[in-house]
Amino acid sequence: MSFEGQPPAKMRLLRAAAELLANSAGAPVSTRQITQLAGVSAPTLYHHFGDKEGLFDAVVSAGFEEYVAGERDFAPSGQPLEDIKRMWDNHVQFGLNQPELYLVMFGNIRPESRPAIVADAEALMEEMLNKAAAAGQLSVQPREAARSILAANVGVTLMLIAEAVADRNLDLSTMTRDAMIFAVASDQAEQGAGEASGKSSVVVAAIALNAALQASHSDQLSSSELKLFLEWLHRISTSPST
Amino acid sequence: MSFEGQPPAKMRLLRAAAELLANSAGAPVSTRQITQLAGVSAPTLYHHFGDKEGLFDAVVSAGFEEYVAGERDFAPSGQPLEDIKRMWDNHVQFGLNQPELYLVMFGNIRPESRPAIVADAEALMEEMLNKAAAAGQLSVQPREAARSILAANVGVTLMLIAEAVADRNLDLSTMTRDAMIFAVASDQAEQGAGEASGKSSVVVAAIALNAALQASHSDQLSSSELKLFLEWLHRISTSPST
DNA sequence: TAGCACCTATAGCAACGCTATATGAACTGC
DNA sequence: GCAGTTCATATAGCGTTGCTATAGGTGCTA
Repeated sequence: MSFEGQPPAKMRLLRAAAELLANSAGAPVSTRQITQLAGVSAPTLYHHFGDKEGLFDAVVSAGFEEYVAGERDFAPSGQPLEDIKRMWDNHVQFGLNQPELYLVMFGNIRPESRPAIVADAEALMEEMLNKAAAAGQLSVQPREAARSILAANVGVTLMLIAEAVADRNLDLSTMTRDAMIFAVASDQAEQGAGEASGKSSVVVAAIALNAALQASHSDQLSSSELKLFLEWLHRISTSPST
Repeated sequence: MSFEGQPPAKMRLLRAAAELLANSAGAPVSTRQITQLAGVSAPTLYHHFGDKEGLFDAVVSAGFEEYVAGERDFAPSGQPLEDIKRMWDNHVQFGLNQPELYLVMFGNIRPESRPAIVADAEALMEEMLNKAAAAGQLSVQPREAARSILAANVGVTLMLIAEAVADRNLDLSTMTRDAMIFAVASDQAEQGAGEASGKSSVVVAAIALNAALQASHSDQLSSSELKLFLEWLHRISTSPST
């Protein structure tokens, strides 16, 4: 989070606010904490930022610039849909790296407060999707696709933030990401890659049987048999897709 | 939001908090406002709820029960994937009807505060997806599908809440919804014959898996394991129909 | 009637966001 | 070189916030 080029007190306030916010674990951060850490007095804050929300807006704004920079950073790969995947992953990583900032940016958005950030993020995504559309790889309007993908991206990131760090499973992100991209991609886009070709019918059937068994309490197998059976079933249904 | 059955002061506090929260437009709601509207004094609030957050938790909890009730309300249509669509739409509608409550529930979730709500919502979705899986309509694990769909559902709802009421476009929801459902649905999804044929879904699924295994030479199980597995599968699939 | 839980109220504390007012420093015009 | 203006910061304090120490009422059971 770079605040260079600001007058010293203003910059220190931004830094202090960002640091306290990042370490607050959700607890509210007071102006007194901020001004004390910044080594200035209360009115200085209000002179520079108007009010507390103005200061937080500035922090968010700096955070968003960092986010945008991250999104633009990698060179386009020539495969727009691959770039979208990286954009998605970058978004998730940003949220997980700075959860408090992310929650302020995307978790608390109200119509009257700051949809500007959302619009900017959408524009960023749309820009990338335009390239895909130009390459004939899109089956829906780039704008609609961008809104849809971003919404799912935000949802996934929030869910991951809500989870304890230990059991965060990025498969959720990967799966949702690929589902969304596949949905907006035109049919001829992915062939050859083989990646999106769907799972084998064995897996499908195993998943179905597993669900059916859970729901039915069949008594055809003893409990010990059932235990082993389910274990094998799980092994089959989580086999790497062929 | 029904608070019946509560002691009068407690109930009035819940009602007052819910009402003020709903009309607050994002502005913080003070305990003094709440207690005044409820016609009680400050300590009463703390006697019943511990602190302000406890009161809000109770409001959220009541709101969540309403949400769950809404999700369970409609009769299953026999087409699980259609039910999932209605579940999605119901989720979005709940969020748009009570945006402040929704933001507290899903916009501010931190690992240490309340992932319980998320887990419950996931369980609800998973329950419905199990039916789809039992009907052979799912190509991924119900749990993963539920997490993924719910994440996208939350993201879409938050984005719609963030938009001014005038330009809310529910196409975003419809499009994302169908993309997610399509992504988790298996290819042969629409046949629906399994349920109609009179056999239990366990048997149908076992038969399907048996057939698929015969055809595929999966190597997830050793040959001896596979032998026993197939025997059990046979026992299940020839069980007297329920 | 005594005792006991439960529920509620009076009064007030520390911390909060914010501001009226004032002081020093830096630049501007003449 | 110096008055005037503007910018940046500080002292002190206002009203409101979440919350509580303490105590008074109310309806039970014995």
